Amino acid sequence: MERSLAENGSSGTYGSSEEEMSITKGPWTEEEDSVLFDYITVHGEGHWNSVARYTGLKRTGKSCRLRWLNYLRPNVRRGNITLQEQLMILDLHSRWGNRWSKIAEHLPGRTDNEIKNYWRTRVVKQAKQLKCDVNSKQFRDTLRFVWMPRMLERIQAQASSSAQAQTTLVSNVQAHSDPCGGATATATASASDAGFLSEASSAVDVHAHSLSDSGASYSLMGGGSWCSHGAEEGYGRVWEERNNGYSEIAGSGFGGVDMWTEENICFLQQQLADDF
DNA sequence: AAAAACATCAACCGCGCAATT
DNA sequence: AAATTGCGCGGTTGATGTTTT
Repeated sequence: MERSLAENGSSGTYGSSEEEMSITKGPWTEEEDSVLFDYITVHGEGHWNSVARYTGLKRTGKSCRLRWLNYLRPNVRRGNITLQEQLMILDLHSRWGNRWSKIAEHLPGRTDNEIKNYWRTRVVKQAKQLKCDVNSKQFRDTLRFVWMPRMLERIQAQASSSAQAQTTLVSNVQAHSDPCGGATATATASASDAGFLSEASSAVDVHAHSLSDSGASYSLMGGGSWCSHGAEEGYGRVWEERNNGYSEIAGSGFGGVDMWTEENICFLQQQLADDF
């Protein structure tokens, strides 16, 4: 509580003098959302620093931009990160590191902020719990050769149970045994880099066009269903409705599967122990 | 039932690069 | 050529909700 409030920090761009130098911070209200939404509907994106001037909003350009990108923008998706998405985040992060916006480009509707949050609240947290450095080779290898294949299994299981059982396609990246049992085949590098995700694609409908670092574009299953409606004439309220829709859909099947269960973590732990 | 500890996520900040003046 | 402004990124914080004690 020590800092914050007032504070201009950034340059005094707006206003010559102090006509209204009070800048609103914190959560956005529905009214503000509505004003911003209308402004962008008319003027388009960009020119963020003009928003306050035109609309009377007492927000910085930065704040407006962020609100638009992370919340108001049509088709933005929040919450219930699917297994496929989780897998993708892990995969892309393994090659690009903390390049959140770049990673986000490959996850339709997801924002860099959300991906970053996911990484910090799940992956980093997990590493900590295992007393690992997230960036250590040990941890990263384990993610890649143990965790991700395991995720893939889940995805495949999901896919075959939800659709009808088709393709058995148990890929060769299958390091399995009972949770926490011993005996785990260390699943060494049967998947070299681009290997196993593209393999997944056939089974799971994750279309990755050869995941070479250039441009991998995936289309996630289920993705189509949510992005279709809304968009045009919506104010904040419409938004909430839409979101509830998401949660419901996601909750009933595809999304929100939590990989970070005790069982799985236990398994991870085992692997780490082995490797060391 | 209340408090404390923890988890999540929206929003802020500073920095650096690019475009404009 | 230098200064100013705009923008986007990545790291971090804090309010709120949830779980544990």
